[in-house]
Amino acid sequence: MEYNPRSIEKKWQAEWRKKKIYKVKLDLSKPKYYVLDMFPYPSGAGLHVGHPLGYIASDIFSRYKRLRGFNVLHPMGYDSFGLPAEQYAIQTGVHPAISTEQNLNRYREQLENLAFSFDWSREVRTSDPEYYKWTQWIFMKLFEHYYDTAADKALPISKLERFFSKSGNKNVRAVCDEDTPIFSKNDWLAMSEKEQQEILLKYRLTFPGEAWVNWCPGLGSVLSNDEVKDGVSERGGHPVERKRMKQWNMRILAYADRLIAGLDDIDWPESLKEQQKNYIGRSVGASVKFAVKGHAGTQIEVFTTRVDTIFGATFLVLAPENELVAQLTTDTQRSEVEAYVRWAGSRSDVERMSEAKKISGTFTGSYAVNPFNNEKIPIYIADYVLANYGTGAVMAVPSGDQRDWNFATHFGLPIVQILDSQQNLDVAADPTKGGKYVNSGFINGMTFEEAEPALISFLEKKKLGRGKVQFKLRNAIFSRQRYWGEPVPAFWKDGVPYLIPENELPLLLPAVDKYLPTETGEPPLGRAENWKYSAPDGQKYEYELSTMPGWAGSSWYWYRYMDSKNGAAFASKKAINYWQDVDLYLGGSEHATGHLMYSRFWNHFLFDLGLVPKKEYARKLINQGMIQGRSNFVFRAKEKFYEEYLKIKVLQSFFAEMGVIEFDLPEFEAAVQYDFAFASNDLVIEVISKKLVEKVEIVHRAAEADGKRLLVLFSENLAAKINQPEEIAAVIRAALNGRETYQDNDSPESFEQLYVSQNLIEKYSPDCFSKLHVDVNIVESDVLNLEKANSRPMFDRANFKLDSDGKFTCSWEIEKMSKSKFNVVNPDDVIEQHGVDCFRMFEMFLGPITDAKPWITQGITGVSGFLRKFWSLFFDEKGNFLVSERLVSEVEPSRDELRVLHTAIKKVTEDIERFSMNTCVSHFMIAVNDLRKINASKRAVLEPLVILVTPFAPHLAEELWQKMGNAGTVCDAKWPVFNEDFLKMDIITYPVQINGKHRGNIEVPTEMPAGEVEKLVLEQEFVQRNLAGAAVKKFIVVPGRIVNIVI
RNA sequence: GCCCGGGUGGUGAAAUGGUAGACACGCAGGACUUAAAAUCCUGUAACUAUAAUGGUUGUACGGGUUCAAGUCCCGUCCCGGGCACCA
Repeated sequence: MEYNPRSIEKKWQAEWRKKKIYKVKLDLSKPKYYVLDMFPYPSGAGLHVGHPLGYIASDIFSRYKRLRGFNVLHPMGYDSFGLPAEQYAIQTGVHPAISTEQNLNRYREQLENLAFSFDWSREVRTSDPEYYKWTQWIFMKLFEHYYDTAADKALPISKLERFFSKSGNKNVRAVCDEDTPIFSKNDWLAMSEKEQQEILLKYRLTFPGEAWVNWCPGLGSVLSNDEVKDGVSERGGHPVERKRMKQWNMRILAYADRLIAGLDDIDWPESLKEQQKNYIGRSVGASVKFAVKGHAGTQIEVFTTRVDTIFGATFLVLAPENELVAQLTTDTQRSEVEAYVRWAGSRSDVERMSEAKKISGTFTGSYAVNPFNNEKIPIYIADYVLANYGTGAVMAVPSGDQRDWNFATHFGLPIVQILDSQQNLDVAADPTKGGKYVNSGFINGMTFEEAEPALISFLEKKKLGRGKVQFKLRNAIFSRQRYWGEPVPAFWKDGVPYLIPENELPLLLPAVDKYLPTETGEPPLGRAENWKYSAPDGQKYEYELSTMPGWAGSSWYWYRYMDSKNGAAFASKKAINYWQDVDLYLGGSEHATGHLMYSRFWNHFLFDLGLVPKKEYARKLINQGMIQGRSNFVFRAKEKFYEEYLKIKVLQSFFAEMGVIEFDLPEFEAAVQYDFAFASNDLVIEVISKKLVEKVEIVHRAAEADGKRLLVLFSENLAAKINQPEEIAAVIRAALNGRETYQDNDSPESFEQLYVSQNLIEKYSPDCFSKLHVDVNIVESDVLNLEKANSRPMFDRANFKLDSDGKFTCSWEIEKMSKSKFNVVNPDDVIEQHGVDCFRMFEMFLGPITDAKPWITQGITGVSGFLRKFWSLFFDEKGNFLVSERLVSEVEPSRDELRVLHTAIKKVTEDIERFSMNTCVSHFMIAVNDLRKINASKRAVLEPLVILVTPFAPHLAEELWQKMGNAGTVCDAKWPVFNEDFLKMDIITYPVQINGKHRGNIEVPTEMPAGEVEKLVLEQEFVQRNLAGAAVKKFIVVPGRIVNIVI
């Protein structure tokens, strides 16, 4: 009988659905295991080939754990609130719920086809009111709590109120806004309700407040830091500016230390932990207050990690946005300062970044006083000081800090040596802390260890400062001025927010006529008719008009899967107590500082409230690598630049005009979005780093030799570079006139360019390129040092060949691969041709799941062939099923057969446990090859093997399982037990080394003692020959391993 | 610049300090076939030698530890990722 994967797969998928075999129940008799995949945003493009990689690995693990007797929770759902659906709604008027539903159904279909063992009855959707009810509920809990630093946990606000009315806030140890006033019991009692509420907002874990935000006019909304990349929005690529706005905030800073400490308890990739630590950016130092000459009562507070260098502080620098700037500017400096502030404010983040090394700033005219030596030091403003870190002001120590040194050198400010170990202050700053202090008042002669505490206690005594811990992390902005998100369950009364009653949840998203801001600039919810809270007192109050950000719904969803239908709680206590936490979490590393930080934060909070049992919700996390498209000549588009819809269209027409590729838009979009590669008969290559510049030129030469055109796209920060077609045209003209092609210097800008060959320029008008908004350069062929380039490994990898006459050509494989229009291989085609089981195994076989890898289906025949061989083990040449009760089941398997089986059991079990799915597939192949050689067809060998392969190829396994006459599904079979005895060999082959060099092998009985092995080895002819009479200094036998003779 | 992770055949990759390159792709040769596809068999790190259980070199580069190093240590180069004026 022939192996026909598609018919088997369809049959079993229907059967499994019918029997609901993936339905999970709370079963106290079994140990639990929770495998979670990061749920997808259901985009219009559907699942791409990269998604399944993680899902397959987690599915294999889930099925494996199930076979090992665990009660496995392996759910799936959708992060279904989000911008694309809303943008689509703006364009088409279709309600986001409708388009989302459509996308979601498509996802469901694709996911089901891949035979994942998800329990769909537990599916969650963040945009479902029954779900976001609980997102809103958690929001309310955050509003109702503050962070108590004494208890080191969140406590109810009511407790704080009681405290205030008893003794004011002087002795309260709680996390609050910096500007919180100190008040007494009587002050508190004398406050109006509004005033009291305003005070409480300074403590609540979520609160509206003024903050510097990333405002994106293109999207009409604020964005979090991780939604902004290189000064433009991650989605859409619109420019983003800094703006001070009133926004809801999450006081994540209260948890900063715990978020760092918690990392020690979880098995997450080191690089990801490192990223989170960096993002939180904890630094320990001191804050120091400087008095200002002529401004009694005004103090400038600075934060420094090097208070020991304070005697070397020769000036202060404020951020241009610092509130004190206006006050401190003297009349003579006013026009200059104002001009500078205006200039600094007008610069986009992109500009700031690209000109980061340029020194700029101006003197305010005022002077501060160094509290340690009472010296008068000038106060400058400069944009190298950030407004939103620390206090937006620094004490500048040019001898110890390179940035201060640069500034001092530029403006001719003094540089004072403060440590006797410091060197070459004329050349650069020396930030080391060795040696003893000089020119440093009372710390002269001390070391760093002695000086620092002395200085801090001095500051504390004089009330001029204190030790302080500062974070890079900001409180998270929690509002978006958008429609398609969770409404904030709060209303405004007398200028302060109040929560709606809990029993009115969910606060449903109201209908609106358009998904755009109102004419007065309010968020879309401002369009909803009669959208007001009706208070018990008969009054109506405005609801909050902004909605929650994308990360709200994903910050707790793993609990909902535990008990997804619960109407009385986000999940029942019983369910949470049983499932506890996520044992294994799989997802992309791109969520390192977004979702994975916020969700940890919310989990710590829920833990404080006693609602969940673990501080950290995911014990082990694995980042699956991205699957990329690849070919040797590729055009690999970068999301950042091309994602924007319009630009895609421009590119489309651009390519069409050039006749490079014919394609339709959805395919192109999908390719671009997922970093797929495609190649054409023309040569297109992306340049991503400086080193590849050489390669480009090699390709260029090769291309010219072949009479082909070369197009190279540089894709970083392209959009912002040149916007005017005239400018582009000018650049092209300049290039044509023989301008230098590229500068191999440190300037990053030199890579953000489009390189095109001369004949391409000649063929197509410069306007054609101007649509791309990039620099254009002509590649000169003779710049290249061929020999040097040839020696580079990256050159070898690219498969370029150097002819004997010194001409470069492309190797044949490249041409062959370019036959198809795209290198994008649709997974559906693969499945249609080879089956789901093959697709699953092949994706695993590509390499370690954590590695990023290109999607090349060339090797799939290996896996496909393996499955057929596996299948054929069960049949004879005539197609009769061999493994049945009647035929061979009673025959005892041979030692060889058992050895093959148990080797496989051992290897596969070990490798699944360490997530080495690629080597599992190898072990299966070895086992099947070996069994074929010995014509094995005994039930006692093949049946356990079917169970082993079940997590990888469930359909195949189920079919064979049934054919063998088993009742029930193979998914509930028992994982075979490894027995060491079957691996024992009577004879063992020792490799024999002489001085570490392998000289031959010797077969000896396994049980032979080392002494006898030695004797036997020395008798061997090849040993004697190699010893050549030399005396044996040492004889090493590593039992079961190796023999080494030292002479 | 700083912090992580890497560098092994033509390719994807294996390798608790113990015969480097398992497994697979590709390629070459062969069998079957009118032919092709499919399938099966053999070979496949490089150089060298073919009478061998042949010899030499080889895991980015240079050193070191060890009986033994892809693996551990020190230094260098390169690639990838993250952060990037964080005081």
